[in-house]
Formats: sequence, structure tokens, C-alpha cells
Amino acid sequence: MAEQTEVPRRTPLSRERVLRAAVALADEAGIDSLSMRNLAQDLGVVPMALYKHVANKDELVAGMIDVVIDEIAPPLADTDWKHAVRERILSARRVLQRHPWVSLAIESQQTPTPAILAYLDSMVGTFRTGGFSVDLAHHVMHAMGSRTLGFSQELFDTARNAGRTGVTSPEPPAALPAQFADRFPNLAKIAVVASHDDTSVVGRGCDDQFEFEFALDLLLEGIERLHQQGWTSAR
Amino acid sequence: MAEQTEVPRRTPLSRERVLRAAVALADEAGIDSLSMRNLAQDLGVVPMALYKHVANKDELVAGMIDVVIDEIAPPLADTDWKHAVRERILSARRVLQRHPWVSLAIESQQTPTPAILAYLDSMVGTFRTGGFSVDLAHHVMHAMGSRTLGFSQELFDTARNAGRTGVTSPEPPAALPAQFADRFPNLAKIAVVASHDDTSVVGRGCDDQFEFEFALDLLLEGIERLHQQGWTSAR
DNA sequence: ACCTGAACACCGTTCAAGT
DNA sequence: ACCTGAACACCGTTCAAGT
Repeated sequence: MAEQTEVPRRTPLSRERVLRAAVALADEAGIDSLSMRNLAQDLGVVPMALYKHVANKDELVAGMIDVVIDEIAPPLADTDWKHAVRERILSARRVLQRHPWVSLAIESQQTPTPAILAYLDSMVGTFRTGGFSVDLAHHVMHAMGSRTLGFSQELFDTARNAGRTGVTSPEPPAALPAQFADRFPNLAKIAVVASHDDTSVVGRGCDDQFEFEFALDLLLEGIERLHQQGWTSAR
Repeated sequence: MAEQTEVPRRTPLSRERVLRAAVALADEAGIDSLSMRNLAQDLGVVPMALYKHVANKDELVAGMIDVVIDEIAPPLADTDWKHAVRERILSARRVLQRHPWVSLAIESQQTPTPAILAYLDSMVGTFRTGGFSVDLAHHVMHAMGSRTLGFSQELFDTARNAGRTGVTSPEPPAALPAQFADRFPNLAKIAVVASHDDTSVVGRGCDDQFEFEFALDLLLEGIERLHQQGWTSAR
């Protein structure tokens, strides 16, 4: 009787369950803590049991990426291409922010996963429906690069490898050492301006969302201009 | 006599020599082949000998990044900001292309290395000298993102993890399986256009250099427009 | 046939023993 | 004091032995 309740000790393993547990592990402990052994332990399984559901670790990560990408909402209908693209990218951004390890995982992959291909294909479709030539749509997709998926390459990005374990607070980049302002005067000046409501040299950090939208709109407006001018690559 | 030539069997280890050997190893065999043990073997040294010159592997990679970044030429003098920025970024791009592992290594770092900070500081200086407000220069640097360093986030990038060992040829993305065109019709159409001198569905791949400059110029022209308009963030 | 423990070939790094 | 071999605590994955 006690045994009866203990016998189905695990809902049976499935690829779905493996991938979801892996995503949860990476979200909570950071991508560095994601090992086949740790994942197996989280699932109460022996490590080799995972290999019936994923071929190897690379395939595991590819599956994890697809789980996340599938969270992105479909494009808005009944609106112009610019609005549809903008909103969808911001939606993708919100998804990726919930899973800080994904952007690096995507970049590390040698081949895009099916879900990413589907997302990109749908994005191209939005441009095409908006009247873009195949030629322009092609170059525009390249120009957007990873921004299409809602992340940009911030060179000061701190929290991408870390898990949510320790101090969760997005603490400002600590105090800038006095040395810093001497060696990198232009960066220091920028940091001070970024923290304009603070008179000290200690920056509050930048408003990532503002910066992302600034660059996105700069691109979208340039793209709109090319589109209106009927731009075409010389060929 | 034979011994005489053999006794100084190794020029003494130095941080410099360790870093250069590490860069060479990553260039030739790929970043995945860079281990403390492999590196030590290349240098004819016992693994623990490396730890007198680098604190740990993370510090080793940081040093390798700085070796590469220092290869980038200083900005052109006697020219306008737009030309100076454009040429320097294209110069950075040429450097990073010689070391395909660097972009991912930079992104994986949690903290920018001194050489990167110096490069970015100098880039900000070019904008400032060109008459940009601190405010605009700040947002512009964010908007450029990793493009400042000459790489963009191409989602189809193949050769970043690979070494130069095997087939070096930048082979076109193989044949697109027939399935592909069905599942991702918009992407398939783009791929066909990209290989416009080829009637088959097998793409020649894209002209990375063209795409990079297309996006770079799109950004630079948008930035120029903001600058001329005296753009300022609402605050 | 399926499952899984042990083993293999690696890691980065610590530490104590040797000189 | 310096150097270094062995060891530790991990990896991903193979493989053969057990059921």
C-alpha cells in the first residue's frame, strides 16, 4: 500500500520532460551547471537514461533552444510590417530575458535549430507581405542579425552566464575604480551621463531596454527609407 | 655539441609566449581544442607550469583576446568621423576574421578586457571629436554593439567554433534538402536569390562582407542623420 | 530487449612531495 | 624556494554485463 504510492515514483521520462527540466536547470543554476549528470540527478534518473531521449549534449541544447523559441508569440496580424516586426522582436526579447543563457547558446550552435528557422522564415514573410522585394528582405534580415531574435551584442553584458542563484539584483557595474577614469576617459564620461540622476562616478548602469529600442528603431527607420526608395542591390 | 644545441631546449616560458601559443592553437585547432593540457604540450611543458603565467583558464582566454584586439590598427587621422569609424571597424573585422574563435570568446566573457575597453574608449573619442554629444555618443555605441568590433551576429554562422584543421573551404551550406523549401519557403526564396548566378536551389552562401557593410552603412547613415539633427534623448 | 553500472578518455585545478 | 607528479572532483560518452 505504501508501496503502491511509491511504485510510480517517476512519471516516465520523455524528451519533453528532459528538455523542460534542462531549461529549468539552466535558468536557475546557469548554463555552466547544466551537465548530463546534474540533469539526470534533477530528474531522479541515472545519467545514461537521458540518452534514449537525446542523442548527445549538443542535441539536448538544440532542443532546449527550441523549447524557448516556441514561447515567442506569433506576429500581429492587421498591422503594417514595421509595427508587426517591432512588436514581435520586443516579444522575443521578453522571452529571451527569462532565459539568459539562450542567446549565447544560439550563437554557439553551428546550425540553426528548426524553431529558429521557422521564426526567421515567418519574419521574412512579414517583410514580404509588407511589399519588400526578396532582395531587400534578404539584406534586411542580415542587417538585423541577432536583433531579430531580441538580443543584441552588448559588450558589457554581465548576467548572461550566471544563474539566478546568488544575488539576483542587477547591480550597477560596481564602483568605477578611480583608475578607470584615467585610462578610459571617454567611457567614463559616458558612464557618468548614463547615471544622470547620480552625481557620483558610480554608474547606475544603462537602461538596456532603451538602448535596445534605440538601435532597433534606427535600423527600422533606415530600412523603411530604403523600402520607400525602392532600393535594390546592384546586380 | 649536439647537446649544446639541445640544452636551451626551450626559450623560457613567459606570459607572452603562453598567450601567443594559445592563440595559435585556437586558430589552428579550434577553441574546443584549447585545453591547459594541450597548450602545455604544444609548449613542451608540464601543464602546471602554465599557472605561473596565468591565474587560470579564464584569465588565459582574456589574455588571448587582448593579444588579438591589439592587432587592430589605430584610427585614421585627418578624416571625418564617419570615414574613421567605418575604416576602423572594417580593419577590426579583418583582424577578427583571422581568429574565428574570438567573437564567441568575447561574448562569453563576463567582463570586457582592458584592450577592449581601450578600443571602445578610442572609438567613443572618434565620435566626440566629430562633434557628437556625450549623450548621442553613448547611445550610438550601444546601437553599434558588437559591430563596433567588426562582427555581427549572423545566425547562420558556420565556422566560428571550427578550427582550420579539416576542409578549410567556406563551403556553401550544403544542398538545401527538398524538405527545406516546403517548411521554410521564405528563407528558401532568399537563398535562391543570394545565389543569383546559380539556377539551382543550392545556395552559394551569402556575401558576408557585403552584408556586413550593408548593415554598417545603414547604421552609420542613421547615426549621421541624428547627429545632423542635433538629436538628444528626452531627459 | 532493455537498462545501467563501470569504465574510458578527457577536463581544470589543488596539493603535497620532491628537489 | 621552486617545480611537478599525483590526485581530486568533475566532464560526455562507450560498452559490456546484468536483468
